[in-house]
Amino acid sequence: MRYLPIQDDFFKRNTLKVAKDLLGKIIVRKTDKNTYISAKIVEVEAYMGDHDPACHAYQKVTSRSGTLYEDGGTIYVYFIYGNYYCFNIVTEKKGIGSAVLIRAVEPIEGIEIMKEFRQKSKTLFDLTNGPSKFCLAFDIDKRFNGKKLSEKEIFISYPIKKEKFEISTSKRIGIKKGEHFLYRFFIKDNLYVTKHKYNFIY
DNA sequence: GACAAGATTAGCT
DNA sequence: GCTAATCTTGTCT
Repeated sequence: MRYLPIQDDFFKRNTLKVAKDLLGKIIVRKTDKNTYISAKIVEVEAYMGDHDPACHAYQKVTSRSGTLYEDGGTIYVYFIYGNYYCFNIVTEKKGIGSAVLIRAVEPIEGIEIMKEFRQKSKTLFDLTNGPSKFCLAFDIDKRFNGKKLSEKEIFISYPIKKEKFEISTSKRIGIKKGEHFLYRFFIKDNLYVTKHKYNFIY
């Protein structure tokens, strides 16, 4: 498969724009065996730096949130609930602390490899429909925290064939602070987004 | 050092 | 729809 990697400048922009623009793009993972896993991004959430109560960078730099203050195009991976990882792409310029969380993707390439990593999945639809399910399927863990997309171990590509779709908006999922902000974006009617009551808020 | 919270998931009712 | 599992991180002492 052919890829058209996105340059760093794409990520050094307004976080909400980057979040919406990431929908429909392809996320690619190079495996140890030099094969590729890829998927279309169908659901994201924006975390707005030190003004957003839900963001890990809220009002402080800690050992964990340090990565969030790096330049746009940096990878931020953190561990949660004793079991799971979440994958974010840092946005804006250095020192802002914003990022976009990848919540769900639609598998394209390397589906058998993803199934190996995601033992618990039963169908193609629950393979990558959740932030930590995606990390499992793509074999993403803390090793990637602080790395750059430009290193090309994991990177974002423009789709070869551009499709049209509508973007839906809702509250973010699973947070208590800053919950009223409509910072979750997903491709309307896509079958690979997380199933949730918030899908009916527009 | 101790302690509580957490950007989730799977499994059960 | 509800909840246990599980441990890192941040905060306070």
